[in-house]
Amino acid sequence: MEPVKIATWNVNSIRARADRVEAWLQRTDVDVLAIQETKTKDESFPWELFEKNGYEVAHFGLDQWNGVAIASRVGLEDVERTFVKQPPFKEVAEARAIAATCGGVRIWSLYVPNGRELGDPHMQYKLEWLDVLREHAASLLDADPGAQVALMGDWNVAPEDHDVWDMAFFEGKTHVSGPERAAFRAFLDAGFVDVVRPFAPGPGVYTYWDYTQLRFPKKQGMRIDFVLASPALAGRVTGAAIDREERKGKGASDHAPVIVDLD
DNA sequence: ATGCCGTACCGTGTACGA
Repeated sequence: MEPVKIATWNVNSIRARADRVEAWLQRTDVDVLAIQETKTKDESFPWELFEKNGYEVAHFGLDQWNGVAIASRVGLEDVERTFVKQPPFKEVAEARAIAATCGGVRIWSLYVPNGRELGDPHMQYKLEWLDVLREHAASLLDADPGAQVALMGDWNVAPEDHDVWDMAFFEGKTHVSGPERAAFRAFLDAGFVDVVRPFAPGPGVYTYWDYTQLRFPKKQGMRIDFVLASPALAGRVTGAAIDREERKGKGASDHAPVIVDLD
């Protein structure tokens, strides 16, 4: 197979970020981009932005919250909105997961629930959401151990202590709790591989920096955006990078894009 | 310089983010 470059990026509004997303696509030349937090419904999604740059795009957005998409110039087939048995929040299956087969790879663009506070109902929702997603992901490998699957997006979990700038700051907060980390680790136990960390090891390597408190220039961030690859896909990875340059300047998303190169 | 919060919404405030 020919080399393919795939990426994931929480853009924090596709409309507010349209110019930066277009410039980034042209600069990086990625083949597939999984997008999170488009913050729009289909009617206001900037379809032409992708089409004029040679990408097909599938979007799943219900309102101004959440919203996920996949843009591809290596095919976009069998689009799936929500995963099997995806748990609802307040009786709504939110726009947090979309899948498509691009160049033979089953791409999932994922925006894991935030959790809000330990003890908040949103936290239980987050854990259940991750648990059911893992069941679905594991079932794909059961059905075909050679399946090429990429679970990519904003996981809203910092799996290791050095994935946050100061563990003391996060004491009692979400993203670093035992249950969240266990829910993330279950994907690794199921055979999925964090294919970025070996190419971008910590400490001090992050994908997200809060807009407030000068977190970015102070290098106070979190690693919460991941590409988890099935074994067959992990075997094709030749490189990976977190594009922290994209976090600089006016009009940046609070998340940096994460790029993976496939052989 | 990487620079002092941002996004969407019938909205001059509120919800949400992590």
